[in-house]
Amino acid sequence: MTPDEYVEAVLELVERIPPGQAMSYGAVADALAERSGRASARLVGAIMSRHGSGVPWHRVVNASGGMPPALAAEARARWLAEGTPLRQDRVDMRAAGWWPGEGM
DNA sequence: AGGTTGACCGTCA
DNA sequence: GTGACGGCCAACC
Repeated sequence: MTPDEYVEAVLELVERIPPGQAMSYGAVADALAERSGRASARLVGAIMSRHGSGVPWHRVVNASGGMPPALAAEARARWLAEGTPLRQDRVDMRAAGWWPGEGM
């Protein structure tokens, strides 16, 4: 799998996350590891930073259920808009956590 | 070629 | 709950 294909795979997966649910960067990396052979949360973060503008990036959060300060306000507004389970301005991953294969 | 940086994560204190 | 550390891997000096 080439780097470009990996980017595509990440964006595809993010687009499949249902509204009101979320995955962590690590979960995305983990889910793709099966067919990409590599897993790096940091790499997924870098990809989202560079190519994430066209996908529902607010459905990908860090392991704590939050986002860096620069994006926290925008992300919170979107979570509220689609009814994502929150807990103190962080996504409640216990309730909102999603994995490819569910809901299909 | 080597050093830093970053939308990250698990572990240990 | 917080903070330090090491591992991670591509992008960018």
